Formats: sequence, C-alpha cells, structure tokens
Amino acid sequence: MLAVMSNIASGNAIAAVAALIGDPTRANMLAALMGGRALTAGELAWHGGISAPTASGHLAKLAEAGLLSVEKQGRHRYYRLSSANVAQAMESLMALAGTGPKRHRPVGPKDEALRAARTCYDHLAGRLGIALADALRAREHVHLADGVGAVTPEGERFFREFGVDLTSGSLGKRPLCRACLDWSERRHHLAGRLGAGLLDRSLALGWLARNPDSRAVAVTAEGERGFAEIFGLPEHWRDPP
Amino acid sequence: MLAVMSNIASGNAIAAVAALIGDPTRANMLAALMGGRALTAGELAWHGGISAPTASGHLAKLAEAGLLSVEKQGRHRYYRLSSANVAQAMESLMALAGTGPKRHRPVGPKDEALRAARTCYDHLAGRLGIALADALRAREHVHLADGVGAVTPEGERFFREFGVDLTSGSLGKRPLCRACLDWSERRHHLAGRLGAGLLDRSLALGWLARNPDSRAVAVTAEGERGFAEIFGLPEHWRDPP
DNA sequence: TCAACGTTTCGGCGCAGGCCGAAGCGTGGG
DNA sequence: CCCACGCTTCGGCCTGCGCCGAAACGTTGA
Repeated sequence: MLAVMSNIASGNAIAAVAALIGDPTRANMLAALMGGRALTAGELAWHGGISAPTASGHLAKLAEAGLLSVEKQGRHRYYRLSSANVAQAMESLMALAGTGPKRHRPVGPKDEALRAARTCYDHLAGRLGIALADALRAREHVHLADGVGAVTPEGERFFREFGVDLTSGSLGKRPLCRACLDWSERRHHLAGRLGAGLLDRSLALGWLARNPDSRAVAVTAEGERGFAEIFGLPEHWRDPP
Repeated sequence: MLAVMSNIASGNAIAAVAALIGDPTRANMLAALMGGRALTAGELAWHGGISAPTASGHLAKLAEAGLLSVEKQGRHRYYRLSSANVAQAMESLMALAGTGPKRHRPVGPKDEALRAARTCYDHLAGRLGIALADALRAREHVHLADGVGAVTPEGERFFREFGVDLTSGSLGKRPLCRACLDWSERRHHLAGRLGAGLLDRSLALGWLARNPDSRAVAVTAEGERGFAEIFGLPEHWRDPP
C-alpha cells in the first residue's frame, strides 16, 4: 500500500511535466527553443500558431514548472530552455515518437536539411554531428566505445588548438563530453561542454551559419574546407547512411 | 513557412507521445513497469488505481503508440515496456520532475528503500548502483570520465569471471555500457548491456532480491559480503551522500 | 457443458483545460 | 507627454478525454 503510494507520487510528478510537453502548442514552442536561442513571447506565439494571450498562459506554466527561464529586456520577454536536461528529455521523446507503427515519411527538402545538419540545443546533430564524432574517434581525440566516450589527452590539446577551451567556465558543473542520441540518425553525437564548444567555435569561424527560421545549420565553403582539413571529415558526409 | 510546418509536425509527434505519458494514471502504470517485468492488465489497473475497463483503454493506447508490447498468455495479457528507449524517456522526465521549484520532500521509509537500491528498467539504480559504478571505476574495470564510460580490457576479463558475458547475444545492437542519470542521486550509474548483465547475475547469485511490490531491491547477506569482496564496495554505501 | 474469471467494447457522464476577445499594465519612441 | 507596442490578466465558450457500469468475448477449470 505504501509502495503504491510512493509509485503514485512519482508517477504524478512525471505526468505533470509530461503533460506540459504533451500539448501540441507547447511542444511546438519547446521545439522552436531547441535551437538553443532565446525567443520572445510573440515569436513563440507565432511558432505555436496561437494568439498572444494563449501563448502567455502556456509560457507561464512552462516557466513555473522550471522548463523555461525568462529574461526581461525592455518590453520584450525572452524565453529559453532552462537547462540541457530539458533538451535531453525532448530528444528522448523525439526518439520515441519515431518508433511508432507509423512508418511513412514524406521527406521534404526542409526535412532533408534538418537531417543533414542541425543544432540540438547547444551542440551539433544530424549527419554532420555524427560524421564529426566519427572523425574525432578515428583520430583518437575522443574515445568512443558503444556510444559513449571521453576526451583523450591528445584530444584536449587538439581542441585547445582549435579554439575550444574545455577547462574554463563552470568546470565540473556540466559533463564534458556526453553522448546524445540522434533523433534522425539513431546514433550518438557529441554533446556536453565539448559539443557546445565545437558548435560555438565553428559558428565564430564562419564554418557554419544558422538558419533563422529553423534548427538547420548550413556548412559554408570555408566550413567544408576546414572540417575536411582540420578534422579529416570525409567528403561524402552528407550522404545518407 | 515550410520550416514552420516542419517544426509543427515534429512538435505534434512529440506532443502525442508526451501526452500519453502525461496522464497520471498512465504514468503510474509506466512507472510500475519500470521494474522491467511484465505485468497483467489487472495488476496495472491496480497500480493506476482505476477500474479494469479504464485500464484496458489506456493500455491499448500505449501499445498502439509502441510504448508497450503485449503478450497473450492464457486469459492474461502481459504488458511490458517495449524498449529501453521508453525507460530512458521516463528517466529523463523524472530528472526534470525533480528540478521544479517545489523542494519539500516528505521522505517515507519506502521512498528511502527506493533511494538505496532499485531497478531502473533492467539495471541497478540508487545509491547501490552509483556505489558499484564508483567501485568499478576505482579498479579501472570501467573508464568513467565526466559521467560517461567504457569497459577496459581488464574489466572485460573481470566481468567474464563474474559471470557476465558481454560478447554474447545481439552484439552491437545495444550499447554495451551506457551512463544513465540517476533520478534520486543526480549522478550516473551503469546501464546498457553491462548494467543489465550485472543485475541479472547478482539476482542469479542470490546477492539481490526483488521486492514484488515495487522497484526496490534488497541486498542479501551474501550480497553484502560478495559486493564487498569481489567489487570492493565500501561498507557505508548505504549512507546518503 | 457450464460457471468463474480476466479482459475488452460500448454508451454516457462530467470536468479539466485550451482557446479567444476585451481590457489592463509597463516600456520605449516620437 | 502621449501614443504605440509587447505582454499579461480576466471572463466565458467549448471540445476532448478520463472515468465508470453494463454487457460481450475468450479462456480455464470443474
């Protein structure tokens, strides 16, 4: 009886947060925030396809539950995912959403762009993310076995040279190199501080360009060259597996 | 516009599965199945605190969405989580559920047992799971850095001697050693094939005993001795951190 | 063959919650 | 100083869905 009560309590807590994500409008807002950037309430209302008052209610619930954090800036209010844990939960739900009995996938061009390269909260995902992880593994800069990994000493030097300092900031507060299950490719890519640093540096170098309308990122000409020369990325990384 | 449609589509897919988990009754059923064992529809109705007809409807929905798989056996129907992905999604939602602003936790004795040692789908969690991961790391049988890990060659030999064969079965189909975020301790324990093998072998040796009413597992006298001798588990592993 | 049991289907009740329009703040620009 | 703008609060509508009782179906055991 007591065991049941304990189960019921934990189940209710799970249900509360799952129900928040379980509304299509809120899910679309959260999906829009998976790009890692903060968006205003108005932008999120647009992404959800609803009026401003309704969006405000949804955002208040998400913020109160701790899924979103708010930042006032003038007469705008910027909302962002409050932690990488939220993004991870969204990703794991995405993985489940793909495994259903429905198999038909009318892949559009936009969808294809997302599969090629996109941001996953604050790091890279898609075929580019996986190809980078493979290349770093081949050069033994990260040690990946069965989908998990750690940074080698040589890797640490390599990343520092590339411009990613893994020791700065909140050391130990966040996993350095985490494996994140890729929604479209069903393999793991690099997350954690390392994944975030690689994305930031690639953007700063002009190797990647964000798409203002979606999570997709484009690889620039310098990026193609740089990823091939510095990381040893194969030329056919865009090809579907 | 197309980008939005793509976002809306993905958001709706996420919302569909999240809404399934987002009902308290269904969440409690899923939590009951987190023990890894298959339960009958009647047992699940009892766990959810509802009548048999209502439970049947919930279970049909969960099965159709691919979250549960069914097995007919006489006049019983056994339901189980259809994959470890479902368990992982539940765990990540649990982690989110704990981070809310609500901080009060009236920890009961049953809850305490769950925090000490429990199953997480098919592997060990709680303080025991974390202590085992720590001990294996100290002996360099697994390599854990920043919450992720891999099995070392010495570890492979050690686990084979212990009775866990990591090469058999569906090799490569499932990650060998995955890091799973612990709901109660906020640290990582061992999952994947290695975690599942350790739990199975410990149960077979009589070191652990399942609790028929909850996910909690008890450590037997032989288990205390064995974990200390073979794994080098410290005696005070039960102490809260 | 019949009765008991576990499970599912059906029909109807009731409420939680998503949605909007109108109105009420607070901020920034003219 | 006032208006325009972004956002929130309030009130009311309405759909969706979780719930149960009654009844049907299939299996097991006598």
